[in-house]
Amino acid sequence: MRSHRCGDLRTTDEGAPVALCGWVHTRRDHGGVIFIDLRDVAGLVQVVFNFSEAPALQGAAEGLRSEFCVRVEGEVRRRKEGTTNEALATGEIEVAATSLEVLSVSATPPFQVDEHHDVEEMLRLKYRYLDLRRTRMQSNLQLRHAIVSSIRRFYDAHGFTEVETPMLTRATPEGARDYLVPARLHPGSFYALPQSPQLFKQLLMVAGLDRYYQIVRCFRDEDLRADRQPDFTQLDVEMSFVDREDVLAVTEAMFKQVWAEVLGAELQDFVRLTFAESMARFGTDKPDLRFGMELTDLSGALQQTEFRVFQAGKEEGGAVKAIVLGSQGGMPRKQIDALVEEAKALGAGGLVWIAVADEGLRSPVEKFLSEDEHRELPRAAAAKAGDLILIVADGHAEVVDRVLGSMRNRLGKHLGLVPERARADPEAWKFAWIVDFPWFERDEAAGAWTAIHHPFTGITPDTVDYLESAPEKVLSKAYDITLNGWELASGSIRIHDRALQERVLAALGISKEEAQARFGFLLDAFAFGPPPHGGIAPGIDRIVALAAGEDNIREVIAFPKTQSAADPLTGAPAPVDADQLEALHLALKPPGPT
RNA sequence: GCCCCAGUGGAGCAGCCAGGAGUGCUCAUCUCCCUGUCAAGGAGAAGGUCGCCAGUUCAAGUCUGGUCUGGGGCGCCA
Repeated sequence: MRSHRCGDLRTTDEGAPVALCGWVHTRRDHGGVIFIDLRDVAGLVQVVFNFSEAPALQGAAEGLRSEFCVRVEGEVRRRKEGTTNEALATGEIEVAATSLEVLSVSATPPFQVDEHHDVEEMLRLKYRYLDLRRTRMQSNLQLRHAIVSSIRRFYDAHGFTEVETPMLTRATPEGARDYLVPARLHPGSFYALPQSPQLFKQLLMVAGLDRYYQIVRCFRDEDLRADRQPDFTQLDVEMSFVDREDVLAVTEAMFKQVWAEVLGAELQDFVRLTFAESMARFGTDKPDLRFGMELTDLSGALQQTEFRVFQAGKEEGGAVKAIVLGSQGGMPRKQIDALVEEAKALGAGGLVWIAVADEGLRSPVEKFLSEDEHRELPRAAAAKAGDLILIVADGHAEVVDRVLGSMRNRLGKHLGLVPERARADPEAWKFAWIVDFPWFERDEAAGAWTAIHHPFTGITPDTVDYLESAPEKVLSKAYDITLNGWELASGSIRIHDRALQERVLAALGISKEEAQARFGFLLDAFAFGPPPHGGIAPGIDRIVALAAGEDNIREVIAFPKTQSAADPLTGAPAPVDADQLEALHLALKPPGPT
């Protein structure tokens, strides 16, 4: 039907007769001559209908409208001097049309298919097939394919076997809320869609697969964010006879290959941070390492403080920390007030700001500070004259970290501390391994210890003895990859010892009977010579979003859902017929207060 | 569950703080003109119960309350 793709034509094709198929991108009607930009998957090319050369085409060409699907025959011509278009890859040539066939007409599109307008996301999703015609979305999907393709090549070359695992599986009460599927053949019972293939991949290790990977959809029924969809794609990996360094090395090599092949960036070795160091320096376990502005601990300088707000930071478990905004001492009061509001919205009681000047400190709390503190505070915060210090104090250190960490990430970009860099520039990509996570975290509401990673995560040998006596001191064999402030991957060396696994479940407050009911199949499998094993699961959507420079994973998913987990295109979720409910042994309760 | 932002002809915005006739801008649509444009240009036209429901007021796009939808975040996400 066609001889070339529109966007591929170059001056080397000059004189060639071509047949092109594509969509009318724009139309410029000059009366005796009409130009259209014809668009296909490869790009745009200008087609000329010149009615003195091809008078037969006049009627059809005048009838062309945006997004008509057409076939054009013609000849590739070099454009005359002064009429070339540098903005187009095909801008040195054009196609002089000799025939025009309208393959299908288009209604007036609900929005313009171009890169120049930001359209309401709801509308984009409702007409996603039009939204996806845009260059940005086409290149995002192509980039996604290139990344996944490179990932598969890597694991294929390293002895991994891709194995599929069930989509209809068993609910796991731990962790996120499950999506449930009623079982027609088992009245009252439900399958769950997998939150991840975690248990299956461990079983594959027991089965002797040795090295497994899978690019797999996972499902979590939790509230959405810019980096979270109810169904999302993971690169799931598991390896036998490995320790942490083996998994880290293979995974890091994979990322290096993908970045080299797809983005042309030769990555340096990943930085490594312990969880404790990351929290102390950046207030988060997913730090953006593209700029400084690290958190500083002011508790030393404020030992003797009389100021009540700062005293909160000296309480057991509390903290008083600061970030310094370089040369922002003159920030307008209105903007500072906005920062204070932001801190409060993030859970801080307030935000103390201090502008450092040559002649001293300027701050609403200046009068509460002693002479020593006037001298020591800027020094402890590493601030110089002209800087603005932002201080948060709270009885809970995690509040201080969360607030300052979050403000740091936002302000870093807002203040232009993150330089624009080319994709191929290794400096654009600040990968880091975060290691030595605590195993447990305290669920204050339930008054219980819960797993930070998951219940099958290994424990470092030197902290395993704290399992029963001091769970807060237990460190896990878990590791994360972070990139530019995003968590990209999470994994661990697993427990392969049945006795230890049972001790861990006991520490989580899960009884033997309960454990047997929930994960008995895994514990049973561990009775049959399980190999030491471990793995990792990078998020494909996040990897692609970062690589594409998007700040939302919806931009790299063909058919994503809205924040309320709905799909405006298909109308999902939707009610079902009474017949269907009947077959599933389900009766609906009217919605209402419970 | 909570906080913040947004909703105005088909699309994107302004108008709202400080109430006075649906006012304006860019694009799209329709008609006409135009042979070198390229997000073409020129002339004209059509198109809106200002998300929805209440309230305040002589008068509401504008003020108040509620609600729905979309987006960002907190909680949640082993």
